[in-house]
Amino acid sequence: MTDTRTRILDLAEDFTQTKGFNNFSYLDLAAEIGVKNSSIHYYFKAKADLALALVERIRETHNEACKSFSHRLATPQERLGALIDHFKCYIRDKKICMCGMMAAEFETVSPEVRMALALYFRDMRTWISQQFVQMNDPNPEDRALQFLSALEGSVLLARLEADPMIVDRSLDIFVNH
Amino acid sequence: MTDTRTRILDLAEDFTQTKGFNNFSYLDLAAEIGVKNSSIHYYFKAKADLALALVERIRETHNEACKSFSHRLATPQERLGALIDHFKCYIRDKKICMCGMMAAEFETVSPEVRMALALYFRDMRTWISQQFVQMNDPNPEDRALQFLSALEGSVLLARLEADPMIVDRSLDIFVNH
DNA sequence: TGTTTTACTTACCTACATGTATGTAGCTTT
DNA sequence: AAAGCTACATACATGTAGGTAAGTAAAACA
Repeated sequence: MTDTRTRILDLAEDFTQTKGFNNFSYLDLAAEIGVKNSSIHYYFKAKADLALALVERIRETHNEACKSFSHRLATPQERLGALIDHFKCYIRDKKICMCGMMAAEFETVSPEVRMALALYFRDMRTWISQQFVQMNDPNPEDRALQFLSALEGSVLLARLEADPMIVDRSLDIFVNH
Repeated sequence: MTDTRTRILDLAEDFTQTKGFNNFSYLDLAAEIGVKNSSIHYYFKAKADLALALVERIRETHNEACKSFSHRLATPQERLGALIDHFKCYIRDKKICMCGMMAAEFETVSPEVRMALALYFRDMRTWISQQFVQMNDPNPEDRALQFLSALEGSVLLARLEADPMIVDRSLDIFVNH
């Protein structure tokens, strides 16, 4: 069995992606993990600490995933396609991007979490931008912004319609020419 | 002074756009409007009723706004530009699209609200699609989906960076050629 | 072996969210 | 003038969120 701290983070990430960070409680976490809610406080003193840990963890895992795409896949089109598929998979579990969810909840989170969220999206834009550079796009930065906006918006719409294809249809233009 | 029911809806819409529908209470509404929370219950028995009223109201006002764009503005490019500006204006008030926010909160709202949200976005896609038809786009439906995804995603990112230009940069491709 | 640390539990507290039941002042209708 | 309706207020109920203080069993360390 994985350690409790990791199980808390995994479950909190899941809850955030489905319900939003503000729509689950320490009691919800505790009940599902099988401990008391004070044990959740033991690992993350306040809920704001949990939020920060979540965003910082996903920023790291996301950066590693992107690095892995860059190693494993030959063309920038394939790499962007892998990123699209990663987000598309959220839909069948009724999830959206965790940081997209927190971006919606932006006005309710701490300054530290706001900064961590900004860094997450900047990292993402940088990596996407690099793919467009390799595709000889005349304006890779703006193209990356368009790609990321479409990605975040499409998961919202796709979950609403319970149709993962909406993600593909919203991003096809960027990978097919 | 406008009637209390309208003031409740206006304030609830504002709160939803900034904090999210689940992150304000009847007490918050009552305090700002200057009545007791039981008076909010008088107009909207349960919070789910308020959510439904909000989405149905904005669907109507949005449809009228689009109709007005179609009458006032000559080209589809100008009309889409007006829609973009409408969303861009949210950013300086630290707001996002109300239905985009509720789409993020999708898993926590009632089936009635889910349906109303779906109708809102379908109306929106239909109108946007009509503009692309007039622009002789070979695939106006997919183009509308791309536009809407980019619009919803860009307001999320723009608010996070406190930079309304992100909305423009994410949607320029659709109106400039 | 004694002490400290780790990973929790027990037991509580305060605030607030979401309501319900009942009352009431003023206006309207018959 | 009586009855009813509108638009609220008073008072209360119930649950839960988020958090704290203190205790404890087992493992690690010195």
